[in-house]
Amino acid sequence: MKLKYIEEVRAFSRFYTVFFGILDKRFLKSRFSLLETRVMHCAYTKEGILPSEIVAELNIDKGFLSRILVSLEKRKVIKRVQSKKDGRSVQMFITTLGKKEFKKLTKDSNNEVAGLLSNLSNAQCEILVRKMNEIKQLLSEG
Amino acid sequence: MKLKYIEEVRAFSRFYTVFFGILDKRFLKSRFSLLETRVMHCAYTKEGILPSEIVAELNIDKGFLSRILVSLEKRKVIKRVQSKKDGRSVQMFITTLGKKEFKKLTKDSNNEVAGLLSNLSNAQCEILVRKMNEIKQLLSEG
DNA sequence: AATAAATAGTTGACAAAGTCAACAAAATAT
DNA sequence: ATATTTTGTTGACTTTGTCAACTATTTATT
Repeated sequence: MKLKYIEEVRAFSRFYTVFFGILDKRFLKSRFSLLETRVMHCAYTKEGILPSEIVAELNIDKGFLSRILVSLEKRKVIKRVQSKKDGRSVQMFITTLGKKEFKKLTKDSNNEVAGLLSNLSNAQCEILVRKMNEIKQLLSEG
Repeated sequence: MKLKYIEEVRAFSRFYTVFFGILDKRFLKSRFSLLETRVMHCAYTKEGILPSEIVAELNIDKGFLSRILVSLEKRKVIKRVQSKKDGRSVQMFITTLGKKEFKKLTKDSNNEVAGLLSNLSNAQCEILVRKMNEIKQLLSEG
C-alpha cells in the first residue's frame, strides 16, 4: 500500500497551505475575499460571463454568488446588464476600476510571495520552481 | 527580479489547491471543520500542547481558537487542564473518543488522497514525496 | 396556443466562521 | 514592588456560507 506516501502528501498539504496562508479568509489584506477575487478573475477573463457559469466553475451557491455580485457592483468593480438572449439572466462585465483593482491584487499577491521567497537565492528559486513543475506534471499526468 | 519564479509559484499554488480540493469545504462531510481537524491533529501529535503553540502553528486568532477548543471539549474530543508550569495556560489532551474520531477523519482523508494518487506507481509516489520534502525544506529553511 | 415544467437569479432567515478589542490572571522585566 | 508582557477568555460584531421560498422567464408538453 501507499499509505506512507499518502501521509506525507497530506503533511505537505498542511505545511504548504499554512506557509502560503491559503486558508486565510481575507485575500491578503485587501478589501476583497478570496472568493470575490475569483469572481473578479472570471469577469476579467470572460467578458459578459453569466452568474450560472461562475456557479458551475467555482462550485458555489447561487444565492451566495448573487450577494457577492451585488457587493462587487456596489463597489463598482463589476457591472451587470440584463442578457438579451435570456431575460432571466444577467451578463457580467468588469469595469475599468475593477481591472485596476484586479491588477493591484495580482501585484500584491506577487509581493506577498516575493516576501516568502526572499530568503532564497535565484538558484534556489530555480530549483523550487522546477520541483513544483515536476510535481504538477506527476499529479496531473501521472 | 524573481517575477518569473513568483508567477510560477502562484500558478503552482492555484493548481495544487484545486487538485486537492483544499478550498472545497463541501467535501468535508464530517461534523468537524477543516480548522477543527487541524487543531485535533495538533492535540493528537503533541500531548499537552498549549493553545499558544497552535495559534503560532496555524496562524489563527487566539480568541477564535479559544472558542474552537470550547466546542471540541463540549463534544468530548479534547480536554483541557490548567498547566502546572504556567498558570495562565492550559494543556490540551485528545480524548479516547477524540483519537477515534481523528483516526476516522484521517482514514477518510487518506482515501481521498489515495484516489488522487491512484494513477501513480509506487516509484512515482516515491519521487513525488521526495520533491515535496525538498520543497518544504527550501521554503522553511531556505 | 395554452399549460406545465424547468431554469436563472434574488431574497429572507438563519448558521457557521472569523475578527477585534477589552479583560483577568499569571509570569516576567525593571 | 511595581510596571509590563503574555496567556487565554469573553462580548460584540462582521463576514461568509447554506437552504429554501419566490419571481420572472424560457422551454417542453399537450
